[in-house]
Amino acid sequence: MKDYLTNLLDNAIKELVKNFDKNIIQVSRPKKIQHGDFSTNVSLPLAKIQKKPPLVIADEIVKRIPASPLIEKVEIAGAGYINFFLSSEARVKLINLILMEKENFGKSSFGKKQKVQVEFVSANPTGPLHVGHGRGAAIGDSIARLLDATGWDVTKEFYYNDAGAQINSLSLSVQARAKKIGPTDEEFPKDGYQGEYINEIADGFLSKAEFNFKSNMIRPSGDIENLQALKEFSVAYLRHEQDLDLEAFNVDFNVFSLESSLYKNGQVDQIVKMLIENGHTYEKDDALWLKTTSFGDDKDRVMRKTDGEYTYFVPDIAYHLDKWKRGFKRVINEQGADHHSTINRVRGGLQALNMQIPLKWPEYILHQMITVMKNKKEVKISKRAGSYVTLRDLIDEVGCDATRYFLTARRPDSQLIFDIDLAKTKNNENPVYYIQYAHARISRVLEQWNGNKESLSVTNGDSLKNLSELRLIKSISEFPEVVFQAAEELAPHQIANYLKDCAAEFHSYYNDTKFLIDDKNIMENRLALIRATQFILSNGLKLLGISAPNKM
RNA sequence: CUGCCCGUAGCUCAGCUGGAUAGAGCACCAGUUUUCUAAACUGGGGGUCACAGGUUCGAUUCCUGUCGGGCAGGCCA
Repeated sequence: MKDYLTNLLDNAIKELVKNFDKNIIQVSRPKKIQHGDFSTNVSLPLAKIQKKPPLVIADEIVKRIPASPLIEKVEIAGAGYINFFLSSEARVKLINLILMEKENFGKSSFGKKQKVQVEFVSANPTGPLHVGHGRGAAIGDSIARLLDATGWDVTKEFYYNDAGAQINSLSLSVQARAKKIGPTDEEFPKDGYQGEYINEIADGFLSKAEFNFKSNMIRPSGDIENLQALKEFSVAYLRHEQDLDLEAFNVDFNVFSLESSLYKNGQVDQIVKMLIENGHTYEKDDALWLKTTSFGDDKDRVMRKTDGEYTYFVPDIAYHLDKWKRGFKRVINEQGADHHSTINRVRGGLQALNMQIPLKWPEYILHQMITVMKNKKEVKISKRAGSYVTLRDLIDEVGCDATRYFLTARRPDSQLIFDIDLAKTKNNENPVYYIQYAHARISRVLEQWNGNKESLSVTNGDSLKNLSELRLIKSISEFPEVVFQAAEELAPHQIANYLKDCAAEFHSYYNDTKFLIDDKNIMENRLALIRATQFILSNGLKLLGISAPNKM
């Protein structure tokens, strides 16, 4: 419809102005219903070029717009806005299209089945997932869903830093605990992990507790002097825990990549060799440095430490080269903003490989920190993890749906306050329930009507012309545009906001109009409208990984 | 000190590729149920869009600076 109007305007303006940039025609959705279904301010910029008052230009444009069965009227308003009001025929078509396309309504094929990889969470297997990972999981997963809905071929991927200093520290911490050495004791490893979960791992290892992980039985030996065995068990144990958390959070992945395998299969050595050969490295202070300053970093970075180990970003570069070789021309990395300094290193390293990888590849979405509040006080500690609030704590306390909603409903780059008390309320203070309740209400009405839902369609557009109906129809008609834009901007919070508005329009409608009435024709037209609304709500909730209950 | 993000109603936040009197929810005040779930709806008050300049016919939106908050700047990840 937008394109249709843009073309009408383009043709009209062509008659008035010889050369003009078609891009100045912007058709938008006015905020207020009085301003119609679509609107353009094109006469304002044209006024400048033509040196005529915008109202005069608007008038000339409107005169040249041909009659259309989809447009009821075209109005000039304000300083020179041209507002389009759609006809009831256009509304009938829209509702019936939704009823036909059902769960596919809102999807598109803009992505042309191109491959895109979304990497998110990528937590180190050194502890349970925390709220920050939860935000990453909710945002990353919703971005993947949005890209899928707009026609991309999406691969969701999780990368484990299961090598390096942290993992050694983890195994030493578990070993200490197995020997009954606590964090307060002298012998406890410096900078060791102190959470209660370390004890659980140690207990599991000592008691030889078996568990199934990725269809392998994990069988701990119980030999606490075997640090390698202890390490493997600890990592498997924590990855298993993280999997359970993600499952409870309705998030899954297509591919899990391991840092350790990049060492094993020689990919790390290979890129180090390439970087040296390409002349982007130098030795200093017994360490090997990468000249990241050549690629926009503010200082060079050590890539091989004096102890001979590589720093974390070396396997990171190898990993991203691997992504590139796997054919992902587009990669989106969702991660916490506290890691933003890796961007320059990874991109710089990739440039130094001289592989013609684009400068801005991969793309990054960074989310800011979260403050968890309960009883108006900040919560900082979890029983199990010690120094941070776990994702599991939140899911157990407020549920998956509410947790996902609150973690995606805000722009990633704003710091968010997660109010546990608010997320727990089951009334109008809580937007999750507000949206779900709209969906459930529709289910109940259709249930009580007890007719054949599949047969519903709008047969008489003129029966849907109350203000609340027009507002609701306008809202649901915007859904495909909202999905497209949210996918384009990698901004799932736009879906959350939209759903709240759409649900509000429905609740208003519900309150001032009765559906189950004697007039069969009007009733069925209304039911068709609310069933279409139900598809919009459930399709939108699905994009956020939130359930759409039929009863509450 | 340097870089990145943020600063919009009492609170939590949208809006920001410049454009119609700046929006929502909560909180506050006043109402709505013999009717499909009141987990809802209707109405009202509440804003120098941190501050100061600049660009523009027009700036909450773009640019510069200041102030305030967060995060980075380790041979940690």
